Amino acid sequence: MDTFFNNENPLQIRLKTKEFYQQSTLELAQNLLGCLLIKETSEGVASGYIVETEAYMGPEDKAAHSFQNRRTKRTEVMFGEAGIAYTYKMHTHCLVNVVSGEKEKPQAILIRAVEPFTGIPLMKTRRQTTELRNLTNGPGKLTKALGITMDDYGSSFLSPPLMIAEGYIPESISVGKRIGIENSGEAKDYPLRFWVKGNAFVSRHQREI
DNA sequence: GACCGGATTATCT
DNA sequence: GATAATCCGGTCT
Repeated sequence: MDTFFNNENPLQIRLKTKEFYQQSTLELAQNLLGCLLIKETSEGVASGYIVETEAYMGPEDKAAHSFQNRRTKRTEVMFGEAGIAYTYKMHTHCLVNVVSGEKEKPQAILIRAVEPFTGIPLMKTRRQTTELRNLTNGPGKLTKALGITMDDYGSSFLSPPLMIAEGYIPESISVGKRIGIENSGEAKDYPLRFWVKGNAFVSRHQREI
């Protein structure tokens, strides 16, 4: 058991170990649901339960940055070991993925939404809103709320400042198409989006498949 | 629904 | 060096 301090409140957590990240990308995308995503900064600690993920399957997945093994400075960490953070910028926003798959298999899981847990006042300040539901219900929103930036590129989730810990086991998981990849041919219909059924912090409502 | 900001990259010239 | 495209969010209609 590790202890991290969020101002006055000690946060007791059990970090996920290296072995957790070595399961298949499809399993990991579902097993990340309910886990706690934590970020420590000089401003304090903020954390939330992961409630929505998307799997990006690498060379064969036209929607993935690593499609056809495209290997650049940006995609490089995806070719490394599982359990590392792949952050990238899209327009004005930073998005965070969990690298998965074996070495040289550039797969990753996008964290699309979390449910706020600790550090909620800090998240409200960062997001400039007091509406709880609007703090972390999208991939760009949660990085801003938790303070995840391009500085976290290549950082391991096994140790501070960016961590994933045990949370809860979701009662039921829903499956659907991924979001925002309309120009990715047949890949746009792959059932690679997973969310905690009925959770209010999921980014968009969508039919299950 | 549409528009646009604006970082980053790939693909041109 | 220019341009188009992008795993998005805020704002408008």
